[in-house]
Amino acid sequence: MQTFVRIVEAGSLSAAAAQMNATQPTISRRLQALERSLRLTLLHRSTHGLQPTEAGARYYARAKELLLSWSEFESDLGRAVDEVHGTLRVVVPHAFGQHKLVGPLVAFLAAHPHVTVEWLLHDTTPNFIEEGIDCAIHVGDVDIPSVVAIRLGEVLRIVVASPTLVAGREGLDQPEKLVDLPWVALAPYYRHEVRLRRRHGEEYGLAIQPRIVTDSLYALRSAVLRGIGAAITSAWVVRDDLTSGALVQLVPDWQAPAIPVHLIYPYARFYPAKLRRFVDAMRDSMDGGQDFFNG
Amino acid sequence: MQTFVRIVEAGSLSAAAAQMNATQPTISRRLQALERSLRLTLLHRSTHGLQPTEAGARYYARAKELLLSWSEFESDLGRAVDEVHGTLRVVVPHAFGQHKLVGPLVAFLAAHPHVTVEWLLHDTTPNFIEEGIDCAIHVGDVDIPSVVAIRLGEVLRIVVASPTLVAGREGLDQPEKLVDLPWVALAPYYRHEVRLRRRHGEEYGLAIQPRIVTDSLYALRSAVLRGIGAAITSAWVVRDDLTSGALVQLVPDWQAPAIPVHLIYPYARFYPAKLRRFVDAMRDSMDGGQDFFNG
DNA sequence: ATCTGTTATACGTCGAACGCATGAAAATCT
DNA sequence: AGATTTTCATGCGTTCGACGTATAACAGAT
Repeated sequence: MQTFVRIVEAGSLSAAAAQMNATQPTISRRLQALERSLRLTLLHRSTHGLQPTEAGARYYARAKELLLSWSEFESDLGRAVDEVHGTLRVVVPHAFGQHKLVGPLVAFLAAHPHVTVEWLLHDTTPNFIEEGIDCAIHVGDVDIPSVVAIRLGEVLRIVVASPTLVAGREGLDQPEKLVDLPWVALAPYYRHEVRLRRRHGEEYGLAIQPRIVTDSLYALRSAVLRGIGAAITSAWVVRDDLTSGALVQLVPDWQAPAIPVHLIYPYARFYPAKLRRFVDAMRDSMDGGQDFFNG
Repeated sequence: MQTFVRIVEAGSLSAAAAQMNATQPTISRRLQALERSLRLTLLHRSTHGLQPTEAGARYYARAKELLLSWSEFESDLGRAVDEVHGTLRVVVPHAFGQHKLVGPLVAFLAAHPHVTVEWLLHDTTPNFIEEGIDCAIHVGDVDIPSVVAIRLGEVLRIVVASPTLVAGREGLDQPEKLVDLPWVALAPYYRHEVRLRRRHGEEYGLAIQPRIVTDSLYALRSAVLRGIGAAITSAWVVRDDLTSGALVQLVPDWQAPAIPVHLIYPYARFYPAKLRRFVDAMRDSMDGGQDFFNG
């Protein structure tokens, strides 16, 4: 079973053999034995390259997950229940992972000296099993099934621009006037349309033609600081810029819809202690979330 | 690992050896090898009887679950995704399992000729893993964690009594008058107090001294038919009795709080096809649930 | 005290799995 | 198109691990 997983990942019997310190015939025979015991073929083998059967693909996915979680479990077994150790692989968005979440991470590491964290900055939701990811921070609504999502809080989003850009313009506390401005857009969240909401209720939609579309909050901030255009951005990113006067907030009565932040991890019947603790630590650090993400 | 599970279940190495067509020394060595590979002891062994370590107990629970789900998975593997087969172990409450749910069960069996269903009538929530249960019907609120609960519907509950019991009594459309009646109680749901709710809103609580407390809806019905007392019962149980006149409904404007019915099964990352189909079939059969459970 | 049940150890045997060597087939390169 | 390289499958001899039998050690029950 381990052998099978290695074969699939290596892409050939020979490669798998090299990785496992075994000879190619051994690998071949193991695969045959497995297929014989299941009474079906898992891999279509041709002289060049392998191709998993539909059953083979299912087997691989499940076996991979099983092996990971089982070795996890075995190494947890001997420890006391409150003794946490091991390596935790966490995927976080670039923007949060660089600043906001470093504090909670450090606190977690201080509380659990035998835990190592792999802090992987990635903006897309990972494939937990294939990449061996324990959990991820997800910004936006969670529509992935078979995933546990724990709401950590939400980020407020406001409209900002540089003072030079708005100099000489009037009425920038009314959203209708925003159309005349050049814009910088943040790719997964908005491109050609902006929706704003007043304190309680009232909504306003606005079509824009962005000068730049980026997927990085920091690139967006840099562009806005240089006066390229206005933008909607998470409030915490530009907090210092607003106090220093490097940026000004437009239509301060209005906000873009807040985006929820979730901690997500795959369903399982057993979770390693380190993951349970990490979830607890994150939830405690945020505690409410409103202050944490926007303070 | 299989060996370990058998040892724990058999209670001794020798017994496990007999069950597995092996000799006792073999079992002993396997256990030692397992403990050596984990670098910890799983079982405290004395000359008479075994006792699992704390780690041993954890190992057993997980291994048991793993073996069950894995063999399940392997036998599913070869089939086409739409080909369902195997044995499904379902726990249902006595009252539902005998009548209401037989219809959907038969429909499910007709649609899936290669599935065998073990239909276990039991009123308490099972231990899914130890008993190898796939899913269960649960009446009442679900407060069990790590369980998927699918709401199938809810059962209406009304107050009934035999005509002889209420003969000569007046005002039995007002809940205050119910105090004077003798009562029959249904053990897990009410014993000494009943709560009633009027069509929209108004609630009324009522202390009773039951003549009989039973945990069987059918025993309750029989007792009520014989005029022992009044009772709160699921509407569908006494539907025919009400039309035939064998029973009469009291305070018809009032109902006891409806009880939700859920289909529950343990969280898992993969479910056998037969379970997915059963869940679908049940949901389809109920479809809304109001008519099904009370029609 | 004996007996009956338990688990651990010693030893000889057997077989499964391994590595080496080889064969067959197909894709790529020349 | 032929040569080459890479792939997976197979046959053979060997080795090492796991098994069964037999036995020891031990504890509780009779």
